[in-house]
Amino acid sequence: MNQAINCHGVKAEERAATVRVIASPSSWIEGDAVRQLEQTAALPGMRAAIGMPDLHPGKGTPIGAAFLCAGHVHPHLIGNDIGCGMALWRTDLPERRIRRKLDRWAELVGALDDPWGGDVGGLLAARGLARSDHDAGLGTIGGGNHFAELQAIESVNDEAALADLGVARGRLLLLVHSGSRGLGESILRDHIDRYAGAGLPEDGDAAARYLARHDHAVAWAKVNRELCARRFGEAIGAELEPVIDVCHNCVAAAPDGSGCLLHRKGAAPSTEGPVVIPGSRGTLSYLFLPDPARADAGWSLAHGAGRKWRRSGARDRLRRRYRPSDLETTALGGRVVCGDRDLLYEEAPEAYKKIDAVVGDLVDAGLGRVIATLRPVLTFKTARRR
DNA sequence: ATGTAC
Repeated sequence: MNQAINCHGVKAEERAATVRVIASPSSWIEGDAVRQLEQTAALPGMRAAIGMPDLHPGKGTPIGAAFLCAGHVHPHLIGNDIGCGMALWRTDLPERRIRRKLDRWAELVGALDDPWGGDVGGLLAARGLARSDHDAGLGTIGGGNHFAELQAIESVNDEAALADLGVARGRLLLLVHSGSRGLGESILRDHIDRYAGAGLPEDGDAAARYLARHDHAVAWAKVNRELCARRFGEAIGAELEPVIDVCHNCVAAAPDGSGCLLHRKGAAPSTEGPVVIPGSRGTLSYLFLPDPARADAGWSLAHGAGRKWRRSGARDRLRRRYRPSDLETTALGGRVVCGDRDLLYEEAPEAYKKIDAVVGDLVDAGLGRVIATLRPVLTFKTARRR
């Protein structure tokens, strides 16, 4: 048992499932989120429900958690955005070009609002994927907390680990946060229509059908992030090379061969090498090297800063404090392209917890170390005025 | 989160 792990008052006795929140006592975790974690721990087959330091309330199930489950698949734990994750690309753009090019880049990236004009079927076939009814969304970022962001390396803690990734100081990086768009949504909706959102016995046909569709959506989401990055690069005239792609909303066999299913809902994997843990558009993001052997943490990490305020609360508070134009530049000098006013407020830096505290909790729990920090340069959400 | 529900 790791001493750094604190359970925030969760009573673990007389419960089959372990409930744990990985956060220091000084890190604030919303009570509703912990209650949701406890409720999910009572689901059929549940062995462990582990909250990450970015844990916050979701629609019934909390976001920022890993769930180990024996004999059951729980589609509603994964949610509608099956396969959502983070992709990091390196670009050939020198950091010194920011000053001269930022205005132009901010205009050009609006092209990503339009559907991709390329050969969707051909791209999916080349990636070994079948067609679906939702392929028109391929190459679009979507809404909510999704974004594509140019970043500069701010500080480096581990030069060797950075070099292993092929990443060099002085060149900009591109981080894409997106998922399976309408495809994952349709898979969850179908599950809810048929089974009222209930867990599925793992050996049954329903689970097999869900898992097959889930795996398709996970692969589709990865291709989507790739296409979003390539379109972004094309729009601003950058060459791109892939660095990292990880999924934080998905279910797979637990890596210890126990036969348990590891559900991740807003939890990054610790078993696939370095990950990016993004802050908000107004704070640094962290390139993080996980310890891969932490079963007690559900082989998982925080997937971001985590919301501090609900969307409606963020709108209400921040509309009184800021004009929209105030939010189109950030404290770190970054530019924000978000024509959707509500979204501009909902995703403001103040709506998120402090990323340095979240990453600090991961480090204190011994879950890994920081390779480098990344500074936002240009955050694209949508250029469409709403 | 959603080519978004009412």
